[in-house]
Amino acid sequence: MAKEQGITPQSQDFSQWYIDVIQRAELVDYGPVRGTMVMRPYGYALWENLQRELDRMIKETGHQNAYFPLFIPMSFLQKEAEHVEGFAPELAVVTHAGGEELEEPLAVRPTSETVIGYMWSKWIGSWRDLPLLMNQWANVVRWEKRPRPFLRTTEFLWQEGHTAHASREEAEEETRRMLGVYAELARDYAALPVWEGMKSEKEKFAGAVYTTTIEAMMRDGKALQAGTSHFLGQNFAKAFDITFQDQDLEEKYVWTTSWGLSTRMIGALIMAHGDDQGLVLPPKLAPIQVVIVPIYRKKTREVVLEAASELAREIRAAGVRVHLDDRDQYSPGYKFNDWELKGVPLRVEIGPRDVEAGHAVLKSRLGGEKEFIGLRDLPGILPERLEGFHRALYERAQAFRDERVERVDDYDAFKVQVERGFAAAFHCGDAACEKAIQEETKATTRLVPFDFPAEQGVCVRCGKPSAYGKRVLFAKAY
RNA sequence: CGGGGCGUAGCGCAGUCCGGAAGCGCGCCUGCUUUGGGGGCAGGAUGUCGCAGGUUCAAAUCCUGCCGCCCCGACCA
Repeated sequence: MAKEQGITPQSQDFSQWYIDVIQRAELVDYGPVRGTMVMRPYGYALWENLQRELDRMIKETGHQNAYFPLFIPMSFLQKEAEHVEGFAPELAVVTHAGGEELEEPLAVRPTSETVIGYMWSKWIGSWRDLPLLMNQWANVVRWEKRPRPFLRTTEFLWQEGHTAHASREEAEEETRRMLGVYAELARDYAALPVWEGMKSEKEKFAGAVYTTTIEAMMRDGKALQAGTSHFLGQNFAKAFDITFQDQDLEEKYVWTTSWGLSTRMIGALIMAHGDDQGLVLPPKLAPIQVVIVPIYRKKTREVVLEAASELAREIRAAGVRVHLDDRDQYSPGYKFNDWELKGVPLRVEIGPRDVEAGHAVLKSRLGGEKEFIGLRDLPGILPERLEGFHRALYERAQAFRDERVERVDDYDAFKVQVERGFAAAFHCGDAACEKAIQEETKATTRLVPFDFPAEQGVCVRCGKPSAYGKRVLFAKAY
């Protein structure tokens, strides 16, 4: 009864639950340098699945992958005033290399707008070169004060899309299109309902005209920004002199966008779906969708393992990621707990009695009764069961989210609400007022949702007229 | 960067106050037994007590300095 292996319950300490679960499930371990993490094979497989789907979606929307260098001359970052101001405090800078001090220090990229802008100024000359639609999968480094695995690591993996367009309208459409791709990824693959909307001036990307975001709710009621898409206007075009000659013979600056989604998304789905037993992984991203736990004694070992192997082959042939846990040294009970901790959506148990009867036991990570399913039918029904699992997971997350969003018009009610979830309130749009709200309540504006209805009102804190023509979502955020 | 905590076996920790043989649980290895919700018994392996210096007959323990990590906060496209 080695029950001390248990993880901290969410209700007791959500933060500790998160740390426990990601380590015990072998997703990650801490690296030797502060704020770094090692993605272990199970965690990396999750990222690879997410990456595969997103990469496909990015290509389907017309973008091509490329790769730009890790090192960026310091002077590049200084060319866009707002950009350098935003990123300077968190830069890692190389001052020595090849045994010598460098003439010009090199920044390890915190994001690649600058180096891409530099290259594009060379590549873009004509309106025929536009739109230029690129993406890169890369690691970036941001020396944040307070790292947390997946949510804010010193080095992280992401994709960053960068596009250049001949017109403002086209660039704005692109900004919005890619945010939609992120929302789709969250919804259809991570089973994560998200709000899409606009960041406030205070929360936008350093160097952007405006930033759009998808925002998700974690099981402690806090918000997590799961992906962002920025309309950069001509800010970087002007800083890096990215111009083209248009059909009207005029020399013009391009309009650019950038958009990114990182390993933070993994943190989001862990904190949105997990429970006190451990992870609950969305089937479309789960490294293992179905685990088979064979149950046998010495005398029945061979016959059970043979039937289980055959079953695994057939399930694999049905296009399902299946794993047969044939580890001899662990009891079935241990394995049940182990795979629940690791968030595998469906479990199949097969023992001597089942082999005899020609069926197996099916159990969902979301609970419910054990079912007996004929061995011949099982491979065929698993894909639809996984679909059903996805839907149930999404609906559960949505129900949780809906229950924790309230419209509030009173500052006292506001303070209460942001302790348990999101507050939909009016705001004056003034950055100083926004800052005061953060200091007084720890909550920040998360976004102005696109799909909130037009509505007039006064700022929940200062009483001045609303700046957005609709309500804004406030929450405490990771 | 401010506040707090911790560095002792792979992991979690006790031992430090009051100096005197380096321990416990889990894990790991071997064997037997068990296996339908984290089995049992027996045997076994594993240490730069964060680092450096000092005091002492003797230091995980006392003194000085340094380093690292974690948590809370400020910060965080």
